[in-house]
Amino acid sequence: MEHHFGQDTAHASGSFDKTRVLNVKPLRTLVPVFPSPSNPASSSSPQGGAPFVCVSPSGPFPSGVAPFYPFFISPESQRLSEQNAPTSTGQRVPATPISTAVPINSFKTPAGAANGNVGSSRKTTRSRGQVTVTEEDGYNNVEIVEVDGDEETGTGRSKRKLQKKMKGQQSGGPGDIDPDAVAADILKSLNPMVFEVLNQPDGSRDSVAYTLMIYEVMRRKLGQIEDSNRAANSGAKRPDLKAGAIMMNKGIRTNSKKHIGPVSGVEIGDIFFFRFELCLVGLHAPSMAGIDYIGTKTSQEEEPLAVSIVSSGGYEDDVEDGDVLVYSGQGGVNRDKGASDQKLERGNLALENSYKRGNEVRVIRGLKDLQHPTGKVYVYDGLYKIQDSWVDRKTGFNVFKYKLFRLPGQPQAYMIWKSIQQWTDRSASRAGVILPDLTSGAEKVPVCLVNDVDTEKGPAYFTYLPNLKNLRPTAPVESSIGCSCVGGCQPNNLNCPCVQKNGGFLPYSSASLIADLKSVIYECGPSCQCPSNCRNRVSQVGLKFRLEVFKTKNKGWALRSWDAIRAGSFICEYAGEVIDSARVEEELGSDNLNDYIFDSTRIYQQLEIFPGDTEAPKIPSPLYISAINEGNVARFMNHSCSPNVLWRPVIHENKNMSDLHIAFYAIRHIPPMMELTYDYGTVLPLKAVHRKKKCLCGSVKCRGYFC
DNA sequence: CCAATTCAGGTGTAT
DNA sequence: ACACCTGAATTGGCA
Repeated sequence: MEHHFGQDTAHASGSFDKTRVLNVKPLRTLVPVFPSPSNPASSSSPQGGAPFVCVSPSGPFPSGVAPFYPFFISPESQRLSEQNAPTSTGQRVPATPISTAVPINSFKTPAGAANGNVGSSRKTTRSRGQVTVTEEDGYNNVEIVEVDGDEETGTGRSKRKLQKKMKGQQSGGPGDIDPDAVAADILKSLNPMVFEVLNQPDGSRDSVAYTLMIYEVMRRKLGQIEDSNRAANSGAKRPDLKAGAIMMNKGIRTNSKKHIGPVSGVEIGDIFFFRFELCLVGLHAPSMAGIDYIGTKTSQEEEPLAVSIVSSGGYEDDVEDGDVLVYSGQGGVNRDKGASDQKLERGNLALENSYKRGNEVRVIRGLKDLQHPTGKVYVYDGLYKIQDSWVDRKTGFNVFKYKLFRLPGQPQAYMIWKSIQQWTDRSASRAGVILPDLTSGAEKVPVCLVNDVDTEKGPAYFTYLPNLKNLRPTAPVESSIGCSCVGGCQPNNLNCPCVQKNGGFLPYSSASLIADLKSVIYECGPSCQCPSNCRNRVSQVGLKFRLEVFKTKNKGWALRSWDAIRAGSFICEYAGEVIDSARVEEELGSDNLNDYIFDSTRIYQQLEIFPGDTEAPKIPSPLYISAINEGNVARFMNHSCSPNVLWRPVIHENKNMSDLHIAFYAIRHIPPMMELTYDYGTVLPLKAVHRKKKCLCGSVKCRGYFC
């Protein structure tokens, strides 16, 4: 039985019966039909008509793929809101200390044992607070950190030492690359404006964003070099730590002065993927420890005070409950000697003091990263206060416990993650769902269509097309052959032609993140022998994030993701029909303005922190794509003057064709449910056919319009 | 008083 | 399994 969605769901505007849509059979069993251009139903679909046309499956339901339609619950039953908090609120947390509790003061370390002279009010000023790279005319003399590989110390602990070194002075051998020189090169390529921003005493949204972007670029570049076995001194085993150390030593960080309360430039809901990121933006200084506090030496206080905690879920009975958190103290674990009692000192003492004073504590929640099961996501969940503290003896040793509650009135952060989890496991439903998968199974993951702001029941009609459709005759570009990496291209295989085309490196990390934001990407293609799961085919494997198309209050339909997106992740390509420039003029000039044209020849200001990157990437030939009739999720991405997504040209190895695609990548970490936007660029000179549109991106850097 | 050293504290990735 | 890096506390050197 076929379902013609359009006919089934045609209703008078405003009286759309969602349940009829939702009662339809699982949409993953449907495939889109591609109507011929002469199909009158498609070209003259009425305003209240169906958004999509679907037919029944031509094949069996894919086995092994769990049906994914967690939204088949009547929309009115529940809404995402504060009152949707888990029903288990507080239940696992004893309101009073458990029976084995012992008065906490009896554990306090004797005064004077841990803290020396508390009278000292002097502040140690370190020379690390300033960015030093801008000094000394143009970075020729950059301070480099040398790690002194002192093997004689049995502890294996290396000593740090500062040492001046000329750029490019030393290299281990042919092909070797010095991580420090790479870092210096990255810093050199930065817009000097960045250092001005970073040198401000207080952080800002920009200083945080720049710090994280520089860290990310450095970390990925160092990882790429490490990956290719070309790192001199075989260091940089942990690119995250190496990049972090370089940033710290160069003073490329913000909010380096510890304080209680919000951190300027860091917003509730911001996400991080490495502990060092928390450190560099001033959210949580220790690179490992879970409790950050202001010590007695660095403040006028007589006792240490807590500023932030990271709840990593590492301690077993931290409860995970929206607004309440039970946090375990630190210590009590000895490398050589197993468990022991925790002591009321350092972080534990700081939390105890913050409890007594009623101070705010920043909370960062660590969660499993679903995309990268080995890694973690850290969600800044805002300010909490400590409500209770006690000592737990369940394990036979004293463990300090702190019960914290989230201050009311803060934007949702961790709760969003919990809600998405509930939609996923279907323990809660979603309001305003129109279609659980608007791609009708054309993508590997469903793309939800949702409107929880008004009664519009979907965007204007189009046909879902997952890939680029290029019907133009293609001229052969410079002759090239594909690779023969049968097991997939390896980063250390310099003989691989695909590695060579990318400048000697694979463009993607092992986590499929783009390593370098500044270049054209050469992926493997039809003329390569490597398998489809090759690391160099990232943009060809389709969507991996659970995206959704949603209605905004004032910008029409838009795109966002249920999953957190790491900076550098491939999001989607711009699918549609390749057209020529004459057709572009035609479409723009017609009464039916085509708002869905991608134009690679526009002027793009994509990454302000890299000044060499202000122009459109070098492309073999201009590319125009129209997605007005056929397209994928990319057609729903709105313009922003402060975008979180950018595009790169991606060339698939295909010896007889110029197989050019446009792929979108995350510029920064994007929390779930945040709108995805890219810069549409500008057309110069502006011709009559170009109609200016008022920009609604709301950014402080808004240019005012786009077209 | 300032500099150098020690120590606590897990994390991220590979095997 | 393994290699890590920061910041507070502590110790050492010097006035």
